[in-house]
Amino acid sequence: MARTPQDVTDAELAVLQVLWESQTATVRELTERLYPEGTTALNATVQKLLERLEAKKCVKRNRKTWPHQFSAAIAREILIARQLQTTADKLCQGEIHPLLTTLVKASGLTTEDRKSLRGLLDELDREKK
Amino acid sequence: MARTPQDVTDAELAVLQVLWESQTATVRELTERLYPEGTTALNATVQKLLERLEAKKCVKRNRKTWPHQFSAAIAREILIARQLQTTADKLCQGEIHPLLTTLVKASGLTTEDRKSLRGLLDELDREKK
DNA sequence: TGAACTCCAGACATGGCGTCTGTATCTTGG
DNA sequence: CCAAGATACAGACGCCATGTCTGGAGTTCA
Repeated sequence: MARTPQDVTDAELAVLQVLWESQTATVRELTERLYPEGTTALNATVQKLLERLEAKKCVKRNRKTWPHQFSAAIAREILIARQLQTTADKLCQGEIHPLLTTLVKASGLTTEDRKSLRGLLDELDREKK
Repeated sequence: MARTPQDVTDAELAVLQVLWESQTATVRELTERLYPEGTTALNATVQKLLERLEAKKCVKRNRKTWPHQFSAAIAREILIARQLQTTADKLCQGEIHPLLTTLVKASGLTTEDRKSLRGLLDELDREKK
């Protein structure tokens, strides 16, 4: 039972979080944001994380500018969806439905939440007919 | 950015999967099921996994019988819920709603699925009023 | 009592992942 | 055009989670 590497690791995710709200940033900016007290060695760390994220197609790098500008290449929603699918694969043989029912039952949905969910369902009904 | 240990590990989960469908089993039975080709050394591996699962309160062990009988102490739904919460924490600051909308949108829900979901919502409405 | 099985404590090994070092490359002020 | 400072990049290191294994003690039954 070999261990399976993670999709996006914790440190990588932290970088992405900043990029999602900053649109674009340099290594220095990211480092200062993520490690306010850190030494300059952390710059290389962030650089490496960005490099790995780029390889995973999660960030885009603009090499025309100096220093390079980085931005997210994947939406938070996509990551969420991917993560949910992973959970489904591990726990429900890929079935999505059990996740839904679990979420609806277990989480304290407010009346508002339920209303908006219904709206979403109505929308789907209309689309797919 | 320290790495965070996992809730239930892949190998541990594999053990749980078997227990969920077998109700109860011995180490030997589990080993044969999980590693059909394996050597007897794997018995110790499974034993260790069970030991860790027991510490995490995910399996119960009956020490009165010989050999010990193991059974799941946590429902699959609970694990799903926990996993979903973890995802929410990492990607949505703990918010559940985004997960729901993502699931509803991204997954190919059939008309049937949508109907049963509505039923579930109705039920909740009645309960909580 | 002895053979066969099980339990258990501890050690080991692999590899993921966060971090760091050293060097090449680029940019800018003088 | 040169020196100085910043950035990029390749490679390596080290910790620890996790799957696996070893050795010996405990248990059952003929």
